[in-house]
Amino acid sequence: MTRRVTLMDVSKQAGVGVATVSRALAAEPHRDVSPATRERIRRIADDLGYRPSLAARALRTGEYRALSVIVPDFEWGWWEPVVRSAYNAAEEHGYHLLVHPVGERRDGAAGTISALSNVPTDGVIVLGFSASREVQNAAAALRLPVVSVDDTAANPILPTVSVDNRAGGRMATDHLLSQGRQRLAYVGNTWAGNFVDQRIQGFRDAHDSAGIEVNERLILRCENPWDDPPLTFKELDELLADGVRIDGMFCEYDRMAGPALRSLRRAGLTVPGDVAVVGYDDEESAKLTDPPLTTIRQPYEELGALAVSLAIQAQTRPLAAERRLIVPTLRKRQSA
Amino acid sequence: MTRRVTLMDVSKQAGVGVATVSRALAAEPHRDVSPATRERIRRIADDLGYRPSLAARALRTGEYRALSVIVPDFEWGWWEPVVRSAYNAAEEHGYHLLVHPVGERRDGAAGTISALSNVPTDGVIVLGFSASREVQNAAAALRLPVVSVDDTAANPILPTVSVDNRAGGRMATDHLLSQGRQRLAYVGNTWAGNFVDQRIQGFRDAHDSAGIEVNERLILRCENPWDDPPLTFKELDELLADGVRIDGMFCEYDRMAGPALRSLRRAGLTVPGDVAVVGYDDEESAKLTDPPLTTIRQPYEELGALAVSLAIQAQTRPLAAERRLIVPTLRKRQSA
DNA sequence: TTGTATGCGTTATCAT
DNA sequence: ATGATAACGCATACAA
Repeated sequence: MTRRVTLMDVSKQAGVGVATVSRALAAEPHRDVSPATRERIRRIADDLGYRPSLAARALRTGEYRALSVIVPDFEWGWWEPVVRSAYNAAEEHGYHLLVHPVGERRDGAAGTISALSNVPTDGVIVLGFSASREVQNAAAALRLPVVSVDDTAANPILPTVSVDNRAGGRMATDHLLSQGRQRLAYVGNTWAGNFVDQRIQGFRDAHDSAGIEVNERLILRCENPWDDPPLTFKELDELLADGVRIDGMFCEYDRMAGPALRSLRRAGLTVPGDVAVVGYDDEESAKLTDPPLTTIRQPYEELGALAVSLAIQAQTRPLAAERRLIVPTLRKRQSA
Repeated sequence: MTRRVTLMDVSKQAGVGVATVSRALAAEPHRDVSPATRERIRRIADDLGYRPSLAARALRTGEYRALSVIVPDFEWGWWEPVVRSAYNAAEEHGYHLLVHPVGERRDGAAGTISALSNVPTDGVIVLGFSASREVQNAAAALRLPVVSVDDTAANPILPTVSVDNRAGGRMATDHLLSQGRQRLAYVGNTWAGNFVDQRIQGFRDAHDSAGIEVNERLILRCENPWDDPPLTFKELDELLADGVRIDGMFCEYDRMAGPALRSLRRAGLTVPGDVAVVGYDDEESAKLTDPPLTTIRQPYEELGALAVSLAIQAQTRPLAAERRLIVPTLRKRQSA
């Protein structure tokens, strides 16, 4: 293990002072260094295999030029495309992105943020958690600015980037109605929560605009333990067994579509022939259903990019605790 | 923005030297500090909201106590459970784990490693790439030790942790044969590669042991563009259309099971009644097929934990470029 | 345009 | 058991 190559080594080799080397090696050409020496020194540094010490640099400048993103630890990585776009956006700004899954820790996102005291980072982006007071406090304790993404709280206490779930719900429903479907079921989970309410609201909005009455009986809230999806939803099975006719279905999120499609198939209904089905999320499972699922695609890319942009802004000035809404899009496949 | 609290601040407040404070605040009780002062100083540091400067510490000690894991950037996160277990393992060793997806960069894993020159890290774990010479070089340039996981190269040039694919293939096939199934199809991709060969080899091993001849015509290599899985595999459709009878099927990996199950269903075959199906990986899609897929579960947890352990060992002494094999397990569901 | 010198906050060495 | 101090490698203010 040889000693590391430092600025001093390069300066000796080049016969100049360390300051000159530092300036010559700066990312953007320093105004106080001639192009000639800049080139010469960079060449020498390269030959010597010089690598700047991040520790020394950070100690000196007080910033790491890195952002941390806290992701939920489900095996299912809906958040992956968000991280990817955040990654690219960070890179464009000359920042690095560190990804921190929330483990089994009982203290969740807040605990994960607290653990960042041992991580060289300048800011935090929290994905998919209700931005509780705890998250805010944990970040404040570390003097790190926070931005949340897909924060489901009604009134954000942090700067946050969200999806317009109401618009999404409406979009999905409009798509069904525009095909002449009239008897639409809403297949949701028993969860309560803002984002659910908004998707349902969008479902109602679309009906209102079309002048069609919502049949309340067709709004299902099904038991669906997250960790072990059931083969079918008994609520839907019962509805179909009762002879209630439907010709369209909006699944609250893609993963409900698998069981729901099974129910339809077992009831002898074809998709999209008898029943058109639209999901929500456009995650991987949407490609795997039979038939592949028409769904509302979350604006993953925009979410990540905007979050990074905000987090970087927060480096210099405090950000308002506002919610920024992004409208999703329809991804058409074969189910509707 | 107030100035940060340093050791000096704490030392002044406590009326002791900075060295004493440093010792008192060390993770494990320092032998050269009385429990009394240790307690007193820790309390004061806490009151003042002292946070150690990672930069200063790293500059002084020369280590960040962090490992980087390079993950493939497929939306599908098969690697997620590996990362999770690596995360926990790292934490137990007092290390942090940084996750770096390989973006759209054309230079792949090696390029991502090169980008680590701006990341405070002590070692690299590479997931799911053939550990090419480029990876090795990129890491060497940064003076970072590398461990690879699931490296499919025939002869590893790095310390690597792998799954025993031959044992897995055999395990899957044994499960089918033990149910009295005799005419087994192997449904694989057109990819070549070590891991594929080994799964097929396991398939053959099991047949040999059972004294059953492998019908070469039943070994299918299907076109399957990764980005857009087909509804069915035409190779399988043709086989079934030709009236070839099968009663069991081993899918090279879980994601092939969706299309394969569709083919069977369309041919009027039931699963597992007429045909028992076993997959490989136990990733999320295995729970979503109809019926849920019996499959070979990759030892995700062991892979991550062992990789971290090796990477930490590599901090102190160079590791041999050996392959460590882990045997997978059978995860029984409804398809076989 | 370039060089010298200082300080960032910590840990380790050496005295006491 | 504790204190003073050097050193880690860099960026910058200031001097030349």
